[in-house]
Amino acid sequence: MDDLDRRLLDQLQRDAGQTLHELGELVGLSASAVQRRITRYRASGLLTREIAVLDAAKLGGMLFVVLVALERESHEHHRRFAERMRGTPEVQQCYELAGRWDYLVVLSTSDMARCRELGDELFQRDDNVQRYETMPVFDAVKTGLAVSLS
Amino acid sequence: MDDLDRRLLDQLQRDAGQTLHELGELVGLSASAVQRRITRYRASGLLTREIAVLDAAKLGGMLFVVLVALERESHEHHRRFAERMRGTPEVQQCYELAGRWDYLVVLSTSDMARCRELGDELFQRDDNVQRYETMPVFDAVKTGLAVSLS
DNA sequence: GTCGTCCACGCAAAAATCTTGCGCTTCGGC
DNA sequence: GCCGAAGCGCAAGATTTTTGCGTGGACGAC
Repeated sequence: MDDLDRRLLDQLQRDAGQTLHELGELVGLSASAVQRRITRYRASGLLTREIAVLDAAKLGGMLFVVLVALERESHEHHRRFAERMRGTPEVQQCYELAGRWDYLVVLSTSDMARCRELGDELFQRDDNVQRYETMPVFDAVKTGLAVSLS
Repeated sequence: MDDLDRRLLDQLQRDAGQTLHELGELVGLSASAVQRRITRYRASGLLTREIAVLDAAKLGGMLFVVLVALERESHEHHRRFAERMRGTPEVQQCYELAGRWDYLVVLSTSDMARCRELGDELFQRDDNVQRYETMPVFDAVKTGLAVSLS
């Protein structure tokens, strides 16, 4: 993991749609060298996948942020909760937290009503959820999954 | 925006690395038809960009969730705050919220110390930030930017 | 009904990109 | 100094993307 890797990965996090040649010019490598590095990232699991980013606003959808505190915190309870989050398509993101709350969940739904339904289904009905707080998102100021490569 | 579009976009949100032919098989179109639709998504701004997703854990980085409440809520104050978030590379995501908190910020840093520095720089020093609460992320249960296409 | 237009499709050729074999250089261990 | 491993660029070969073209269905005007 040298400086070339960092620059390349940083570039890929920003825009993975460029050609190998373009990427090569940006970091100072030939297309084939770039390609071999990317293959290595993929093989090592460092580069998980490539995804298309859609404009949520243009689709008329809404986002909600939900903070969740569990009642009991056993390993099994956590596993079950996580599994449910992973299995629900409207759950865009879910993080297990340290601190006052146990989970942060980001929901992407078509409207408010669907959010309420989901809240009911995922949190209200689960008697291991002690309390949860739902906040609608006014505006997605910045989105992305880019990790700091310092 | 028909059913084919929804299935195609859904697929692209999950994995944009497939060939047009593969995508075509999944939704029942030829490669060229798939391509023409994707070109349309791009032109209309619906498809913003394609990005590589890296495994944060494999890079040894940490994630933090920060909830922020502002002191004064004028348009200008919001604009300034948002601009600062957009301009900070370690700010992975930032959402303006309705409810008890004004912003949710996701930070990606190399370590705890850097998070503290950032918190200081971005929130502590800003006298329009009334209060903020930082929570380290134990585990990224689910990540992505996939929007519900109902 | 039927004509004409529009739009999206599939097919296939052309263009572009990705992949891989090869020879070269660099670097570290012995 | 010599050897092997690792990474590079170049260029040929394989694959994918892009585009031109002809076809067929939907729809409105007549």
